[in-house]
Amino acid sequence: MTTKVLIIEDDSALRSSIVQTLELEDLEPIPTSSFTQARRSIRSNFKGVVLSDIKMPDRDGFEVLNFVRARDPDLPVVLLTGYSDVPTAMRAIKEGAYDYLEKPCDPDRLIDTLRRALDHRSLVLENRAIRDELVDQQSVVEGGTLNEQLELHERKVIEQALAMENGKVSMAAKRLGIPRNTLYDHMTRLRIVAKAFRNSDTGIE
Amino acid sequence: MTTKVLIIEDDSALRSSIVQTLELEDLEPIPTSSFTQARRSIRSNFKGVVLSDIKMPDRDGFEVLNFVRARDPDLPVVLLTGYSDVPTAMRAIKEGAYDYLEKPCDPDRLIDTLRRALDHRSLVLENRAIRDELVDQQSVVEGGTLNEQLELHERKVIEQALAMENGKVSMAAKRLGIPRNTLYDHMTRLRIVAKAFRNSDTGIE
DNA sequence: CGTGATTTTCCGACTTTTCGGACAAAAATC
DNA sequence: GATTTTTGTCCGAAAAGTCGGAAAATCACG
Repeated sequence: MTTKVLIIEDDSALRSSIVQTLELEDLEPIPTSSFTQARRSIRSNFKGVVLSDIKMPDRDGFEVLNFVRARDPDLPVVLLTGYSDVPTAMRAIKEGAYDYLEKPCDPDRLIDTLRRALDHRSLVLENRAIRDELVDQQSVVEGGTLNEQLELHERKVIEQALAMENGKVSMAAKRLGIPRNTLYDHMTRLRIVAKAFRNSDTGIE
Repeated sequence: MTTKVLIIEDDSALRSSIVQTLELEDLEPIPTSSFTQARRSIRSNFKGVVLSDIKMPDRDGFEVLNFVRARDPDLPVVLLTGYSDVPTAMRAIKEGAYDYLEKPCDPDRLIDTLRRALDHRSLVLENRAIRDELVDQQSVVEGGTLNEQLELHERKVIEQALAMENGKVSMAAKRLGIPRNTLYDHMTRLRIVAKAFRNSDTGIE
């Protein structure tokens, strides 16, 4: 689970109060006092979310929002708005903020909201990871002659069978559903030696 | 994107008000007036989220919550609580509710919250789908005769080559480094028809 | 509708693979 | 240390796969 929360808040009292609240909930606050300071932490693979004040001396909260969305559109940004400044809050959501909180904010509400944002972030990152793994596997199918590819796969299958049977050729042959001799033929062709697969307890290393 | 919202609300006035709000935002409300009525819609592959009142004549909102979590722990439930009934709301979150809303609720806030819940649901379902696909592919590497496995792989390689060449057998043969006739032999053996790979711009359909 | 290009099928000689049987060598069992 | 089992290699006939050539079917286009 991702638990980092990049805090951008110029009011140091409020900032440390937030830090304390998060730490009590086993989250990892990363406190900063300005956008400039926070910038370098904002990457597309950041394992957390952003919590930013909406009005700050140097930059506007919306700039933060745009910057983050440019780096990673699926990196949640939670904005802190002034009390009952609903119009601004609505605009924030429309521009892609994940959620907003009214300034003198209830700690429970803060935690809930951040938890949801972090949860969302976890899912997105997990999703990407699985996707990558998927394309890795699919790419097994490219380049080389048909025979080269088949030979490669054949080698893998045979070696796996041998490994599973601790290098016993006759057993592997049975597992592969072919006569012993045929498997020897294949192994000779592919220059596979059974000895290389013996003497391993698990059969898989 | 999943857009269904299963509404459980006994107050018919509020219910139709919610329905209207959701329809304006292109969501798909499924209005019900009781848990009993809603039950059958709650499945582990439900493509949406649940929005339930927390206090109802026949059953408690927490029962809804438990029932949903039993069917699918990743199916978000948003609860409607009475005005400023924070303790109950906190308990709801602790017991696994996705979020809560105070009863006379701002339509914008309602939509925001449901959007987040739906987003969460989409990610979870997508995640599951990708996971399934992944295990499918992995299982190619085990079980079955050597020849069955090789044939499976051969089929994949040939089909991919055909797909890349838009079903042109002679081109695919060149790509695979074998004579046309040989490829035809393989295709006949594997019952692959080239026509199936034509007339698609991407090569993948 | 004809003409040329392309796809598909069929043939047949040639090569490779399969697989049972045999056997010596190595390992395991008693 | 004798016996049984397993391993690795070789042989050879039957089966399967390869691939050039060619004819038939289909498509593409003016």
